[in-house]
Amino acid sequence: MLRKESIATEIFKNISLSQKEIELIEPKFHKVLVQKSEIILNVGEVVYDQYYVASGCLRIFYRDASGKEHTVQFAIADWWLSDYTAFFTTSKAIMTIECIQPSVLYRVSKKDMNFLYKNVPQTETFIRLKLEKAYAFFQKRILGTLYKTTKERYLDFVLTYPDIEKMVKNYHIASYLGVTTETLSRIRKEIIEN
Amino acid sequence: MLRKESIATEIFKNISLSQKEIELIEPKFHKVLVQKSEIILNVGEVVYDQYYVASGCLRIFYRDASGKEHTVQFAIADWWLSDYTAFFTTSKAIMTIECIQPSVLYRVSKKDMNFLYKNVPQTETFIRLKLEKAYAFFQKRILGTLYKTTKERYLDFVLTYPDIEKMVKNYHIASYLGVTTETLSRIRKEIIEN
DNA sequence: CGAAAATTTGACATGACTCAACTGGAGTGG
DNA sequence: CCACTCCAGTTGAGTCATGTCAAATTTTCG
Repeated sequence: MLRKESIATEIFKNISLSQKEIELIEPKFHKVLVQKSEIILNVGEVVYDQYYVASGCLRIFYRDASGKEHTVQFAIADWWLSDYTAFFTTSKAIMTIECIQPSVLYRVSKKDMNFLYKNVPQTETFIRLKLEKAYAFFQKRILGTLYKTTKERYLDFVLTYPDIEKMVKNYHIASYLGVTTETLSRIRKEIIEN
Repeated sequence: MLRKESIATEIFKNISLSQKEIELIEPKFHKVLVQKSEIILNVGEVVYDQYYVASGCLRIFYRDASGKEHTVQFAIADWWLSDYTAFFTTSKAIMTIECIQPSVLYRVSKKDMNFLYKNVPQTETFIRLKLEKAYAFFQKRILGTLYKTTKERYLDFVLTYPDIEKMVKNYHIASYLGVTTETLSRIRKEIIEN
């Protein structure tokens, strides 16, 4: 068996796994193919699973009382995705996950993650490090909303995530930055003119 | 030795630890007493440590190019605190940690945390769960900035953290919400009048 | 090509910011 | 015990960034 073909080593990059450990991991991850505009999680559904994104692009958004959508996060290759607030507590989703580009995902349940944490301890360390990165990422984003102008935050986004920018609509970016499409349009115009 | 007096069992609440494990944990945590307005982390210092707050109140803030302070987080009893972006990568702090009320902290280094993760695996699970909570917390906060009015976010803050609200100045809250003290003052007036 | 979706533009409203002045309370020293 | 100072908080006036609503334009895609 070629190691290259193992989804376990693709997902848990840079950690060393024995053949036996790989065989524990493999059956827990289920390949899922999703098409553009497909919804893989609806508000109100109990969240048992999270997804590893092998390729494509998705977003998770919240729909407020007035019907406006607010994109909380995008996910591209090698990112993990779920309504984590609900996933961590196995409760009902308050957000929707929508597929933006044809994607290949690997679904894994919380139950199986806990099995892996217990039986392949490196996976828990791996996920802890992922969570640490997410922490730093979120803090940076919050800090950005506190002191940066919308123009700066837009440029940050475009420079930091050029791959995402190519795959999503401007109104997705606007809803991620927390501004209207009109405002984003004017900011883009301003940038082009200068 | 009374278990009640063990800082290990206070910090790692609800996880079962053998006497031997407690003895591994204890010496890694160093008690620190800090006074009001004392700075325990300055911008530019390499961040080797994080702190467990036993009592008191602190805040971590970022000072932008124009000199304005932006409070990223408060910390009260049973919270953990550091410039995590720098702590996770053992790099230089970009934020300042200031003591707001006389506090009792327990300092622990990243090196010692890694020792504990390895030798007392329950601690890694404990921290992973803390990180999951932090993830959910940050996501909720980001979502709030996307669709809630300042008034709503202020009320959320006061209702969610009454203990913090009692201990901090209004200008701290304003800098946490990302508005000026004047705006917060007007919002408070509006709330009182209605 | 033609319809639907996405983006841009214009006019006006609104919420928050800036700057400046003022109020009220806590602490200090004569 | 009062006068003084300092600090936090409030209030007012003017400005600016962003929102809203409506319409025009451009792009996408069957």
